Amino acid sequence: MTAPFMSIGELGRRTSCKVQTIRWYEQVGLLPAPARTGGGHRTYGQPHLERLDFIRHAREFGFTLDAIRALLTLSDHPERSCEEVHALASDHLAVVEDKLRRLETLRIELTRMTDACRGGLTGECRILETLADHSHDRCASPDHADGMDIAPG
Amino acid sequence: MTAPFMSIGELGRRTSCKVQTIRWYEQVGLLPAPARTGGGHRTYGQPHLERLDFIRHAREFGFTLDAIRALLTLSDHPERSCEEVHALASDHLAVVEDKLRRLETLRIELTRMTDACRGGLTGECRILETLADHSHDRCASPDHADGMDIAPG
DNA sequence: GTGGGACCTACAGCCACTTGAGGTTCAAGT
DNA sequence: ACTTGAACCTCAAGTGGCTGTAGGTCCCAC
Repeated sequence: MTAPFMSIGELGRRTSCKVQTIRWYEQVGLLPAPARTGGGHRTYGQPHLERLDFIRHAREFGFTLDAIRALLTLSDHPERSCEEVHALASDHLAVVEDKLRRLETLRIELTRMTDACRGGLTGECRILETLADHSHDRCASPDHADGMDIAPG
Repeated sequence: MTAPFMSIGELGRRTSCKVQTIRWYEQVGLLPAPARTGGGHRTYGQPHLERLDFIRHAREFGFTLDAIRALLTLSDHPERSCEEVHALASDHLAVVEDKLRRLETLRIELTRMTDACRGGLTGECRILETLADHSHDRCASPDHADGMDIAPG
């Protein structure tokens, strides 16, 4: 079924993860350093595959690497309460919901702005007017959003 | 009304922009280098204030600095067609709408995941199971989101 | 003249990678 | 045995949009 020893390239293919990213996960301590061939090439086994699958899936859910580190530690201790896991997940959900709210506000404002523009010259462009607007009157909320990075493709 | 010469600190106060950020905008060519006092301190006038206001407002709308650079160039030529301005804005709107869709998918999946967890031990935690899930069956879409940064606070 | 806040430059750090340079190893084919 | 050339290796720098720090200088009120 599964080869007991994989090259980094094959591991990458199986997990849809770039080779450089795998090396980087190793560097930051998410993935344990694997055995090497005589020539220095990394060789991976099933546990590495599973761990990397976990990491990639968690990244798709938008968890930060710090959160994933914590989740991996927790999953290494099956006898503990899963309270902390639940807390990590619901904290992350709250972050996502907050970003959604900010983005939705942004979408509304952007739509209003672009809809106001009916062509013509930049000198009388409503978009530029809105952006230059000193009074900020047309802007509903002052704070829209900040760090919005969610997950890798 | 407005002082003809402002220190960087005063400009920052009037635009709700940190002093370091102003210096950084100068460094990357968004704000023209201002005059200096004999001792080397920057002194700003009304045009700088307006330009920085434009930048900050555009950042609140989530435009990238590259897009803002383009918008500023366009607004420096009031006789041009505002077609390009409209294109920049609607491109950005499309990006925001795309991010919204991805985030909404993410929210649904995260909610489903956290709802599935009913406490207990990590060894039988549904959240960890979902993340470790080799088959990825429970995951509706494979690509959720990537760079999601929107605007500064 | 003195105190201290505001200013200056230059550089490191953040996140999660990505890209590039320059060199080595491996496996397949001859 | 030898030759390709793809895959691998390490190390360093770049991405975006700032933020923070260190170590020094300037300005203004007292």
